[in-house]
Amino acid sequence: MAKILTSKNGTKKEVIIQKAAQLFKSKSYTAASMRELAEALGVEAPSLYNHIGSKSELLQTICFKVGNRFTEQIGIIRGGSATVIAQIEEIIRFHIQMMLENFDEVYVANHEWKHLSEPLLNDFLNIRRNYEKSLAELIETGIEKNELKKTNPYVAVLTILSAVRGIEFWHRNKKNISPQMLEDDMVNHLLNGIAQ
Amino acid sequence: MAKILTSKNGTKKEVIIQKAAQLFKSKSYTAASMRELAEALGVEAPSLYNHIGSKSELLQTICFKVGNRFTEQIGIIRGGSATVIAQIEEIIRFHIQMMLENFDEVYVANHEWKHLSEPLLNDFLNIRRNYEKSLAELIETGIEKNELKKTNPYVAVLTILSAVRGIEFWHRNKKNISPQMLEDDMVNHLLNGIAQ
DNA sequence: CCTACCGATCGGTAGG
DNA sequence: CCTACCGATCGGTAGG
Repeated sequence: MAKILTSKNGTKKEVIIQKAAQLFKSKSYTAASMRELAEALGVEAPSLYNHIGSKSELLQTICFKVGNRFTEQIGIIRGGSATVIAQIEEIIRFHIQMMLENFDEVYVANHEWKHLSEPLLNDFLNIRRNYEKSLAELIETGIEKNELKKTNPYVAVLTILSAVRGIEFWHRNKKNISPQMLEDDMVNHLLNGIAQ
Repeated sequence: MAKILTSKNGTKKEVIIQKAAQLFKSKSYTAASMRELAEALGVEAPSLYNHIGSKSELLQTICFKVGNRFTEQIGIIRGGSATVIAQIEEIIRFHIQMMLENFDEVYVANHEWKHLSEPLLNDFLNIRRNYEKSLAELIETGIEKNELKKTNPYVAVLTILSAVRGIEFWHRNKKNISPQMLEDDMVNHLLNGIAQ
């Protein structure tokens, strides 16, 4: 009877994935049921399986889409000729923008990846490890070039990635902070600190 | 038949809570079953209910124990007479130590609180909001006293709390980073930045 | 796209 | 502390 709306939202499968990301984010992957997802889309649960293979396939699609997008972007940035500091700033800004523009999917990739099943779980962790390694190399280069203070690259990676990930706690319009100000303040904090 | 071991681990209830934190951390609250918890403790599932009221009670106990501990500590630190910078440093170090010493419970409080049911969910969020507010006030004081750069206090709180929370991704012995070095590097990064 | 339905698993209780 | 068991809900399939 009811049909999944697709107007300017891509294929039906894409619409399902988008709604799934929203649901997995607000209820967590395990607690979200396929019946709830179906209801949110206006159909009965079994109808979903005409478009998707399984619940876990939805999670996989979301996690790898996000992981691959970040990997692609750090390659583009590091392939450029900007200074190390400028590249780090670009990376931080990209993280913040991704978090603001693809909130549901980034949130799910950050929080629900542990419910991936092998061998995909291992693949996902490898994507993440390689990303962190690439960022650590960039920081090492910055230290060698004397653009950055001498510090442990892995702790710096941890600090930066954790900070930008925290944007998920930021609520729009709260305290009158614009996205631009959030970006500028956080970049400045991570690069220059807050001590006077 | 089997009995829950309590030797130097506190009461049986405390042993159950500790194992629950471990299980909720590795499998998530929803995916972890009471049967698994019972098995990890060497008893049958119904036996658990002689010591605890329900699964959700376990989550509540963990979340509020952690939340109250942090609230207590920031009160102690802010009640002292150290400079603002020294107090912020103390707070950062306390977060890192809590994450290292009470990993399972801190992790669960950070990740699984959303499965609390009302009105406890609201109580927990209030505890967290008040904590963030207290830290923001401290930062505002630091700016007024010219100890800190002029920056948005809420963004600074977000950056600091997110960074320390990220310690959960840090694996012991990895890359030969000692806890002391981790603490020092992260405090230095957040206070002074990494740019040369 | 639906109705009807399956086997598995869940949190928790009764009763001893 | 156990065995036995309950009603509810889950992901997914059959068949049209």
